[in-house]
Amino acid sequence: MESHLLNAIHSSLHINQLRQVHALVTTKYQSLNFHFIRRLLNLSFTGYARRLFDQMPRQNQRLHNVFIAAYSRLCLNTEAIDMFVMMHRKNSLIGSFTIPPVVKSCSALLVIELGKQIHSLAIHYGFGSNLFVQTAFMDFYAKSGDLDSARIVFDGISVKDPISYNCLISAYSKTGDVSAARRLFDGMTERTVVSWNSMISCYAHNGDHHEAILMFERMQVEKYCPNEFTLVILLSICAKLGDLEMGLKVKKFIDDTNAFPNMIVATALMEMFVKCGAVDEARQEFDRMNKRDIVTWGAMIAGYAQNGRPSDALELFECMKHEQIRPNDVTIASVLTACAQLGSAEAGERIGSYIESEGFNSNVYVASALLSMYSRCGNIKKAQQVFDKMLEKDIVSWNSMITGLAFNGYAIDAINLFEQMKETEVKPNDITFVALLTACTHVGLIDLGLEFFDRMLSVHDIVPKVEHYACIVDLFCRCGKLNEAFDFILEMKVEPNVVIWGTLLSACRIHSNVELAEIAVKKLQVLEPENSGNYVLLSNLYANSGRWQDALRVRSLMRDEKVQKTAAYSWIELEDGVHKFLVSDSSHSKSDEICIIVEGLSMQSVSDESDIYVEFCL
DNA sequence: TTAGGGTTAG
Repeated sequence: MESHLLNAIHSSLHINQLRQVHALVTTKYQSLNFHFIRRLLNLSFTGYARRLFDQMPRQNQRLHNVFIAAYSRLCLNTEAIDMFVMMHRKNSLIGSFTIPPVVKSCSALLVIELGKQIHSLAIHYGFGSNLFVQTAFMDFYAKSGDLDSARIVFDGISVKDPISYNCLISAYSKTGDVSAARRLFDGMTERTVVSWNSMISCYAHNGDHHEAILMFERMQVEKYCPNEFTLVILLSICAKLGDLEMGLKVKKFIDDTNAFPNMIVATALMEMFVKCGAVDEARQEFDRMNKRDIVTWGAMIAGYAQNGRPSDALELFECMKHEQIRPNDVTIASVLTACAQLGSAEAGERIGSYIESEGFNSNVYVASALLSMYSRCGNIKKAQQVFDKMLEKDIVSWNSMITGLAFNGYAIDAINLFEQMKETEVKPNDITFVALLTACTHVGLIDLGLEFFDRMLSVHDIVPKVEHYACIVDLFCRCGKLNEAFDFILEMKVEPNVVIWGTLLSACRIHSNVELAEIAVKKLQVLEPENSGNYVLLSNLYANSGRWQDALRVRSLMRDEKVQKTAAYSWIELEDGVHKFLVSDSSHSKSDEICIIVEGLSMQSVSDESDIYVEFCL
C-alpha cells in the first residue's frame, strides 16, 4: 500500500488528486509526508505545502532543503532566505545542499552582506571545498559585481569542472573584461558547448563581432555541434550588424537541422530580418510559428514600428488583443512609436486613454514614448502633463520633452528645461544637443546655438556628430548667412553629408545664391547622383536669374545621366485613410467632384472678396 | 554556466 501511495503522490498532477492522497498520508502513513510535500512544491503549491510543514511537530534538514530550493526556483527569494534564517536559529543542521539555493536568492535580491555571512558560515561548517557550494558563491560574487572575490573562490577550487569555468567566463564578459574571459577559455582542458557559447556571446556583447564569428567557425572545426543558444547568439550578431547574408546562412542551418525551431530561436530569426530591414520576411517567420508568446508579438509590432510601417504595427496590435493576449510595457511602447509616426491625434488620444486606464504609464519607456507621441501629434500640453507626472526621469524622458518643446515652437521653454535638467543627476547626451540646436534654429538664436555647440565638447565631453554640424549650418542658413554657413562647412571635423549640402542648397534657392548653389550641387552629384531634386533646384535657380542656357544645360544633363524627376505628391489623412494627389492626377474616385469644387473656389476668389465656406467630403 | 521584443534625435 505504501509504495502504491508513493506512486500516486508522484503521478498526481491535480490538486484534488493530492487532497485525496493527503487524507491517507496524515492518518496512516506519516513517513510519506516528505514525498507528499515535495510533490506539492514541484507543482508550485507552496502555500498548501507550507501549512503542512508548519503543522508538523519536527522538521528535518531534508524538508527545509526542499522548501529553500523550491522558493528559490520560484523566485520567492525572501521566503527562501527566511526559511534559511529560521533553520539557523533553530540550530537545525545545515547541509551542503542547503547553501546553493539560498545563496542564489541572496544574489537575486542583492543582499550582499547576508550572502557574505552565509559564506563564512558555509566555511565554518566545512563546505568550503564543496564544488557546488563554491560555484554558488562564485556566481554570487560575480552577480554582486565583486569579480575579485569571485576569482578567489574560483582559484580555490581544486578540481574545476567546465561549469566553474563557464560561470567565471560569463562574469568577465558582463564586466567587459574580454581578455580575462579568453585566458580562462584557453586554459580549459575540457570544454562544453556552453563554454563555446559563453565565449562567442562574450565577444558579441562586447562589440567584437568578427572574433565571435571566428570562434563559431573554430567551434565547428573542433567538432562541437552548435545548439539553439549558439544560433540565437549568432542571429543577434547578424541583427546588430544588419548582415542579412550571414543571417540567411544561419536560417539555412536551422532549416536543415531543426524542423521546428523553438520560440526563442524563431523570435531571434524574426529580429534578424527586422533589423536587416526585411520586415515582410520577418512576418513570414511570425506567421509560420505554431505558438507565440508576448515577446514574439512584441518583436513583430516593434519591427513594423521601427521600419516606418505604423499602420501594420497598429493592425497587428489589434490582432493580438483579439487573440486575448494582454499587452505589456514593451508592446505598448512600440505601439506608441507607431502612433507618433502616424501623427494622428485621434489614434493617439485613443491609445493614450487606454494606457492611462490600464496603468501602463508608470514605466519609463512607456511614459517617454507617450509624451513623445503627444508632442508629435501636436498636443504639447498633454506631453507636458505626462512629463510632470513622471516619478523617474531618465535621459530619454528629458530629451523627449526638450525635443517636443523645440518642435512645437516653444524654443525658449526647451532651453529653460535644459537648464532644469542640469540641476539633476541626468547627464545630457548627443541627442539633447540636437534638440537644443533645433530649438535655437527655430527662433534664430545664432550666438546661443554656437555657444551650445562649443560647450558640447569643452564642458560636456560630447564629440559633435554630423547632425550637430547640420543644425549649425541650418542656423546660419535660416538667418541668410550663407557665406558663414559655407565657411563653417569647410572647417567641419567630419565629412559633410547630403543633409549638410542639401541644407545649403535649399538656402541658396531662397536667397538666390547661384555661386554657392553650384558648389553644393557638385558635392551632391557625387553623394547622391540619383536624386533629381538637387538638379531641379539648380535649374530653377538659373532660370530665376535669367541664365536660361545654364538651366537648359542642367536639364539635358539630367537626361544624359538618366535622372528621373520623382513625382511630388500632396496628401491628406482622413478617418478612412490617406488620400494622395499628383499633378494632373484623375485617379481619385471623387476626382470630378473635387475638380468642380476647386474650380468654384478659384472662381469665387477672383470675383468675390467675402469669406467662402465650402464643405466637401472626400 | 550560454539565448529572444521596447522609449528620444536625424
